[in-house]
Amino acid sequence: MSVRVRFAPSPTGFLHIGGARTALFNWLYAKHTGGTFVLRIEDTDTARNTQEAVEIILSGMRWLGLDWDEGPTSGDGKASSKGSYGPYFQSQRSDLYKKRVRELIDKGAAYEHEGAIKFRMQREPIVIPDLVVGDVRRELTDREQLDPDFVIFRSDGQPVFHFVNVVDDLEMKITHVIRGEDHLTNTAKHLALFKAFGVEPPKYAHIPLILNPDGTKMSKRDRGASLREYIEALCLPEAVVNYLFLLGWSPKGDREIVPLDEVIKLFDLPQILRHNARFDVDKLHWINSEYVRLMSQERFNDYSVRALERAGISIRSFDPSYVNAAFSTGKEKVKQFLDVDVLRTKNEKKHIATTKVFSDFYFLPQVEVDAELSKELNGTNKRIMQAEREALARLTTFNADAVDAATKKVAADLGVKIGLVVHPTRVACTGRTVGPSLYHLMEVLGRQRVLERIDRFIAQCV
RNA sequence: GACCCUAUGGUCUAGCGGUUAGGACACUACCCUUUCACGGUAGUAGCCCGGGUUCGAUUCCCGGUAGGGUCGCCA
Repeated sequence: MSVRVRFAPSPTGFLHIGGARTALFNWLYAKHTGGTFVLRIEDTDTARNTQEAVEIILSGMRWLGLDWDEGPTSGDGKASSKGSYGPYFQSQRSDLYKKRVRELIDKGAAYEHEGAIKFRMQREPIVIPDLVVGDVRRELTDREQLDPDFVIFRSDGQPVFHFVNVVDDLEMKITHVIRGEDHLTNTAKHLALFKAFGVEPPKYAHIPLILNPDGTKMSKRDRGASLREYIEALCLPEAVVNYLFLLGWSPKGDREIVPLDEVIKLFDLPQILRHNARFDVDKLHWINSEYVRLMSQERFNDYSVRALERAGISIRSFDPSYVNAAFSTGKEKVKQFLDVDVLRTKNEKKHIATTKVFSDFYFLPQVEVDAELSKELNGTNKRIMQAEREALARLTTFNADAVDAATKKVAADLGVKIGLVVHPTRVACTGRTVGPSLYHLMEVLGRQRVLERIDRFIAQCV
């Protein structure tokens, strides 16, 4: 029988990073086995359901590149969906649930209690066979000893999660349930439900959770808990995917950056780790930078433009070849496109290499030299910078090699270390002490801009 | 309170009775470079604790501890 897996999120208005990984693992398993990946919207809690909330899930999945074989095609429940086991919105399956609860009542497996319908849960321990954890023998908790039965239909006529989840997995012929470990102990209820329906349950694989860097549970309010934050931070989706599959699973062989098609071949359920993992933004930076280096210059430019626009810098008035040359000088160095809160490292002193740092000065009419920086770079710099300026002005060809040679000659003629020329020149041109290769950056800026900026710098020197 | 899962450097992990416990991120030096980054070299740092089993435990078993999860007319 062919594998059918599903991702069944509740439309709460955001997609949890852990949920994204659950979706990814389901998707990987479907691809690995040549099975079917179903997307089902668990929107029984009608109070907080909106089309927008569903749309957030769908767009997040698309951003990650996790296509589904069956499920909704838009957040609009009335729009068409793909697959023959629909509808894929639980809010549209109420007739089915009513029929199924009737079945249980008729069998004597469920009964009415204070307006609600309760399931007659077995009183003995249940063994939960799990593909990741192994067989788990679940004893009743003290509260369950008192009353093991649980509500499957609320008194307001709405079915509850445990019930709809099981009915849908059953009706949609799901063969493998891959979900967060937070559902592990509740699986006893689900198993009992399947048994009551007289149906063979699916196989279960409970995957570990993603924790905050400090090891606490990553809840909705925590920084970095929502996939949307990484999307808006202009992280590369392939980097996020790569980071995510490395959490709780390993391709072995001391490899970290692995193409997805290879991950699909290697991925399987039994090798999934059993312990929770903490989210480490530094590792994400590194993986992102690896993919930045792999991406095409064209796509890099596109991301860079978006990042600069976010900083209020427009490249619209610049020549495309200038823009391309400018961004090219940062391609190998940029780690992230934006320096935003969600990407901030624990190490406050350290800054991450962003597009802004490596390219904003190309598109600003002039750069502001930080007061602290000019304080450090005053005094003798004036004389050195005047010499550098004259040398640059004399060049017949203004390119990186020529600038390189000229600058070295200036240092030699003045009898100073090259750094004394280079540092202030960089600050004059970019306003910073870090950035792309100086000579290349100057070539791209062009003689006119360079001389203007040096003049302005000299004027500021005491 | 009860029940369940888990435990290799700061973090992610490889390991599956005998290893100098491997890799990556981060960190620290040094090299390269005009700086940052990249690259290269070196380094700091680990099997939670206590009992067993065994000739021998990071690896198997038990207990403890710690972390996480669950016990809802939330999902």
